[in-house]
Amino acid sequence: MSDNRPSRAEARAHQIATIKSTSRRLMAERGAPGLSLREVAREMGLVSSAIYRYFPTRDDLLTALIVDAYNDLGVAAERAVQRCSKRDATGRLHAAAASIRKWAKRNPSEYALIYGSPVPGYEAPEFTIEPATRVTMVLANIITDAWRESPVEGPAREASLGAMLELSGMEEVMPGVPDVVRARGLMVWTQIFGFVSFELFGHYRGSVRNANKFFDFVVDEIAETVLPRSRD
Amino acid sequence: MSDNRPSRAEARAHQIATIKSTSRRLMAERGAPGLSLREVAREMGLVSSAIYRYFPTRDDLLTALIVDAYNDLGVAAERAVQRCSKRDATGRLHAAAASIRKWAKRNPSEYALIYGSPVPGYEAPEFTIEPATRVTMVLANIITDAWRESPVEGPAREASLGAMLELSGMEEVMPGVPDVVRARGLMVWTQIFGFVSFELFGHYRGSVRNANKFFDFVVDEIAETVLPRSRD
DNA sequence: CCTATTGCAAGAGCACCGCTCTCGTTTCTC
DNA sequence: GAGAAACGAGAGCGGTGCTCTTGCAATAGG
Repeated sequence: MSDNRPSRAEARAHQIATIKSTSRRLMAERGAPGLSLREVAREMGLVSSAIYRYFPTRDDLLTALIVDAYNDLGVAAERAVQRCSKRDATGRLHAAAASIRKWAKRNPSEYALIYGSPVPGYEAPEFTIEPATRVTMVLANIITDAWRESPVEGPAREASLGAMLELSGMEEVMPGVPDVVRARGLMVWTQIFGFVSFELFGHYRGSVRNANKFFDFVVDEIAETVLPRSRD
Repeated sequence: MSDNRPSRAEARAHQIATIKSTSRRLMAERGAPGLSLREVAREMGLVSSAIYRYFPTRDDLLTALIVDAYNDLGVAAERAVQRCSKRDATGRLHAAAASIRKWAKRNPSEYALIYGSPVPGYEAPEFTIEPATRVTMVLANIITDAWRESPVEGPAREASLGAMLELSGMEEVMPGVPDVVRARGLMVWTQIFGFVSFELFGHYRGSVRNANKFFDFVVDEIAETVLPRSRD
């Protein structure tokens, strides 16, 4: 009964988790480029070479943190939207946008890690793509659902602009949504993350005094461009 | 007449210029976080400690590169706009946006330096603010000029939304422009740089096939939100 | 013109970094 | 129980930012 010593596999999982959480903490202080494997080891009471048993290189550790960050942001957005009535598309968009912004402000170093300047020479592995699309899917689904609900006339149903834009992969992602709206959906996505990046990276300093109100305004404006007009 | 030996001041200016250009070259290869003073010195045939005669710290060198980058981007945008007829506001906006995007693609590492993740702990000195506002001013002036030219009815001249948004410093910057348009001006600014960042940092991979056409579409869309409707 | 001051490059050195390798020890697997 | 695999410790390599000292060259003042 006294065999509560963790097995090798358990110990390994625990070490990996500790390394990642310690890295997140240190990254919050000195930023991603300042993250040091030696410091992580020191913090854990380990010798530096021991870390390499779990992450063969610094980039591998960063990749793991990137995947975690994408997933973390993804679930935050998913949960925020799920708390909203499926009929209130504008409300869902506001909830999603607000959750993204909130997550970014709560985890600035991780946001910078995934949406800031990529490290030159660092090529994101294949398996980081799927977690990365998670937030994007949340936004895309809000728009798609809104158009499925009321497939009436929407804003500007001009010709086949989408084909001209040569968007790819969007056909399956946003079925039943006009091409223009699909393109505007990309703009919504860009606007939200552009806003968050500008706010977090300090580019609004001097021009935006109340970021909360401005953010609400922005989401209102972009919502009108991608959601079908409510019948009045 | 044989005194073409450079004076001390000349030599110093030349060394500073060489250090900066060498740094830019190396930064293009390994990125800003990978920029190494020792490597710069090595490349110049200098011993590493000599660099500190010109830049007392690595951050000071980075600051100099940041200021140069802001100014470089600023003049690029200014020149692009000047080549356009002042009456064609949409054309001017397209020119400005295109020049920003072009500069970013030509100088990706410098773009990442000023619009990517800021280094935690690094506080941008006061004198970097003015060069930073240069591009922004170009965009703001396009909108302001357009409204000065035809101060007729524009899009959505609702109440004093601007006061609610608590934008600051915008009163002097965009005189005669409705508050809503001022706020949308910030959105235009955000959208352009959000687009360029997303494109440069690889977030559009998988969803945008022809970025050129999509960019034109985006600029068309945002132009409509901030420029007074042309009389028809 | 000669001297005192200043600017400069060189070199050694400090503490840090990512990463590799070896060496005992512990744990798992057959 | 024996062999294999995983693990932590430690030394070591070449790199980093940065400091300090030393000797020389260019400038400035008398």
